[in-house]
Amino acid sequence: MTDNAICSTEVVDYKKVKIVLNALPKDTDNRSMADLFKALSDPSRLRIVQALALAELCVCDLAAIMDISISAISHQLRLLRSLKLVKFRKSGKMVYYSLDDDHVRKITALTREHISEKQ
Amino acid sequence: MTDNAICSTEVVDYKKVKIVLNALPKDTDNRSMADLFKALSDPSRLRIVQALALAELCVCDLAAIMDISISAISHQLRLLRSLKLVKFRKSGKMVYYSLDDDHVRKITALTREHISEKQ
DNA sequence: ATTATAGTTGAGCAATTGTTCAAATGAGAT
DNA sequence: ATCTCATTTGAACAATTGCTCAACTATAAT
Repeated sequence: MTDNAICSTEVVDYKKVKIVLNALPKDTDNRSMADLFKALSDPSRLRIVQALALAELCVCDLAAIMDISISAISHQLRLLRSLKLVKFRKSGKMVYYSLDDDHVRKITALTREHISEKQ
Repeated sequence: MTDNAICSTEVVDYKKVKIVLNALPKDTDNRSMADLFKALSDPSRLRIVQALALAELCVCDLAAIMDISISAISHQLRLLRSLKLVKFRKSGKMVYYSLDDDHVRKITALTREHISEKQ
């Protein structure tokens, strides 16, 4: 079934390639998906997201949970905000952040499951 | 509820922080999760993964689907192999790759859904 | 044995990333 | 108005990334 693929940098199994190309997400969607994954691909950012999935927290609460500077946390929150993954609410000097995307909650939960199953 | 957080770089809402810290994945798991997301965070790699989720493909089939060099694809496959996300089978000169992780199939599907819902 | 082809690998490079530091903003307290 | 504190921002830097190129391996065909 696969062995009719003939490859010489010019000729390929066009039939199969065409089917796959058709089913694949468009380039812009692929990029959006990659952006979501990129947001979760940094340990600090992922930790922030998972913490905010559990509770509404201010920046200094987060600082107590993470071990990076408050400035670094703020930079990461800015990125997460730009992707609409977190929302915030101001109260005096404090800014309280929380998760703004239920899909992300599901995706991280599924991934956590996956990790624990793969020992 | 949240307003009992008192922040002065020393004092925080320890009770809530402790609860969150307890529910959060351990550092090694967090890292593994981030690694998985990182694998999916590059557009080329994500496209490869999604293509292999649809069909078993040789490197040159993939080259026809992607628009990067065969060498670049091979480098990416190597990384995906090291994370055990793809498997391969050799047949003569050809190497056929396919997805080796059903969780990843689910995770990408869920993410694709998410993207299409957020317009 | 020689040649051709599919794929892998390592070096090198530009681009991107995550952090810290220092300075700025903005709100409450004095 | 001044001071303090929570947070944000921009600059700068080291580290990491994804790519191309050239050289290499391995299998098949002649």
